[in-house]
Amino acid sequence: MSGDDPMTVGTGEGRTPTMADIARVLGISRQSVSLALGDAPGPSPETRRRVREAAAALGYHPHLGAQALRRARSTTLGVVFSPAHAAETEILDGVYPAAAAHGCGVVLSPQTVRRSTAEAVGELLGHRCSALVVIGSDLRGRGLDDLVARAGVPVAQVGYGRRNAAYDVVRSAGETGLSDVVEHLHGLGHREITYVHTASKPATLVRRAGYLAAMARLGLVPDVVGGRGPEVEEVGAAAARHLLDRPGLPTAVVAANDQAAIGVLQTFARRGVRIPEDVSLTGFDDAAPARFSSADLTTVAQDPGGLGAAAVEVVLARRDDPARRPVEVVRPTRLVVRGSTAAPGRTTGPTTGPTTRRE
Amino acid sequence: MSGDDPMTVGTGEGRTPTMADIARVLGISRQSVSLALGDAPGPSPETRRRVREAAAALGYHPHLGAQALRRARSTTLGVVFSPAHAAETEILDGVYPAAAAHGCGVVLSPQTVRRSTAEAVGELLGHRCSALVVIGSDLRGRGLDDLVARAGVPVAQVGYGRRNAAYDVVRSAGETGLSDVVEHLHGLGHREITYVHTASKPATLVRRAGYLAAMARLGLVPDVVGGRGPEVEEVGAAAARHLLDRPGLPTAVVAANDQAAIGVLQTFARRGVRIPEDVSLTGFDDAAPARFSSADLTTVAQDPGGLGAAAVEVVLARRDDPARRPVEVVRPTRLVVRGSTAAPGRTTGPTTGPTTRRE
DNA sequence: TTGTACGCGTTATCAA
DNA sequence: TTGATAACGCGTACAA
Repeated sequence: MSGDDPMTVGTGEGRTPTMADIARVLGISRQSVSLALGDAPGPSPETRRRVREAAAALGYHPHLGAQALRRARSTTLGVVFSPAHAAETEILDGVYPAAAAHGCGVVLSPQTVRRSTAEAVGELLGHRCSALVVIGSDLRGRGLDDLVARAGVPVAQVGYGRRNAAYDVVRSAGETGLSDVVEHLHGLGHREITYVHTASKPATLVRRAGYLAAMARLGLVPDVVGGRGPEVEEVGAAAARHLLDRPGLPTAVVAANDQAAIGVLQTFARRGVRIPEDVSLTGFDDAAPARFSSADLTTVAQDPGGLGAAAVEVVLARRDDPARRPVEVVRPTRLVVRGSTAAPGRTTGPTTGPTTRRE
Repeated sequence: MSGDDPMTVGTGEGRTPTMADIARVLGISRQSVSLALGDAPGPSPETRRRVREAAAALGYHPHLGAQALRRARSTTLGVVFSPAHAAETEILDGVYPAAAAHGCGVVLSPQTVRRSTAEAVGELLGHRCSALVVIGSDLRGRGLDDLVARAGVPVAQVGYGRRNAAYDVVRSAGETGLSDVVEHLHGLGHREITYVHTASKPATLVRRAGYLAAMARLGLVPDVVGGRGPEVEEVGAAAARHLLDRPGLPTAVVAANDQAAIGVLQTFARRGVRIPEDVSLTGFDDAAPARFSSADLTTVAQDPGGLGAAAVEVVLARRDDPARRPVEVVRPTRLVVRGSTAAPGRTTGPTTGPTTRRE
């Protein structure tokens, strides 16, 4: 009489099918359907097959909310990310397979200029995520500590973080990456190597430290220019203009990331400074801007997917064993030599150089 | 005796607090808490205040899964997006406020090289989203039609789509944007205007049509170069090399997007072609690469946030009134004149020009 | 103004 | 191998 009319069970128009619908169609119980779809012991292989087929035919999708509600421990992993930063979104590609390998679903929560990290984390808590991965948050120091404390679930931060914090840290070995760059340039014969710093992200602090350490080790005089700004490329462009206004140019410029290097490259190109004939130039990230041939940038490649996967591993390990202490995972980088670096030419001293071509 | 010991209700360590916890702390019923937090009529202002305070103190977050399960109609909006495309992620900034204005939560589902649109949509269906916004899918034509039919909920596609399709289409007026560019160049005195096409996204088809229409209207001979490739910048760089290898250069190059324009810019710079003295150059998008001053690119600005917000509006309108037919929303663009366009110089004909400086 | 009762779709614990 | 039953957290009639 009511909605149980067996004539209408076929497709259940207008309503998303449930396990009960599958069970009705096959003439078995809801519970068998649950066991069959969940790969739990019980149903016969034949039943399992028929259940799968019926689920596909009806367009069944498990109700994630109901699963989260019923399961003893949530199998959802929350991820906070910044859509604005291209390098970070590549990390997502590593998160999904790693989480799936642990039987975990993933819920994304974006953090933008208009949406704080706290807001993003709050939403993930609403989804009852059992662990959180924060990719390149704008928060630092105590701000993130407080957030982690309030979250009540294990947190891993990708990109940068303090050692021995309340959360896992997974990052690239920016210090050795920068050392590799400096040593590569030193091997080519460069002695005047300037570092373009961008304070855009905390990860660049590690890179600057690597530059300073390598310069000291080689007995060279460090020279750091740059600063902070909303547009990373613009920071690089401003640093390049500063270099052009100074007497003489260094023989090599090492940028904190590819975007800043692109800013340097374009400013130099407009002022007639040739790369690499007049100045060698390097970046860091090996993101899209550096990969296409017209930039042809020598840079340091990270493994974004590997960072994402590693973050999933460590944070789920702590979820499964709360006694574990947060760890720091440092992933190696790889120097990618392209056409923007070469042995220094004749124009090295603080003399004329091809500096002023037009304002 | 069991877990109801009133001495331990304070914070409920280790477990996420529920409405029942708040009710116990305040000595009221669980339902009053629900009414108070849901802004439903009933509880006194004083009760409402105490409930809010207790919720904040306990770190309460509503169980989104339970809400989705209980509510008659889901108040969740699903969004498919491509993390790899920077222009698309800016659209997200418009989606969240618009959805919130309708009392809707948002769930994100990324589509990448390793994660198909169908997979992404399936996950959103699992969250019981009552409407879907697809931002720049790789699917075209029947593929998307099938997906929409299977989804069973209204879908809006942002960026490009067929008219009178089974889904809403929200896109920028690329045809008029490109016409504006051509007319701007024509007004400066340009007559030889080449278009660099990139087949990267369907949206560029509309832009090419705008270029061809404007050229025909002005009585100019169209010239289209470019093609497809995985890296959009590289397509622009290859097109620029092609132009340099041909006898003579056009006086202006119009690129389908900023990334291709950057590729053209860098290739030209390396070969000694000055922008805008030798060739004027334009882009399309006004994304990050074009905004920083060293590129200084004349381009066409879209309103990504506006696109996202409009998509939310039209798709929720269809959710609320299923009798509505899908619509096409075309949002205006805005020409942004910067330093990469100027009146053509002396070197126009198919003569020498500053083409070959080094291979 | 507050409390009672019920069910959303699922998983888990039983007993048959 | 399968079927009954309970419960997860919340929203919503309806009664007090």
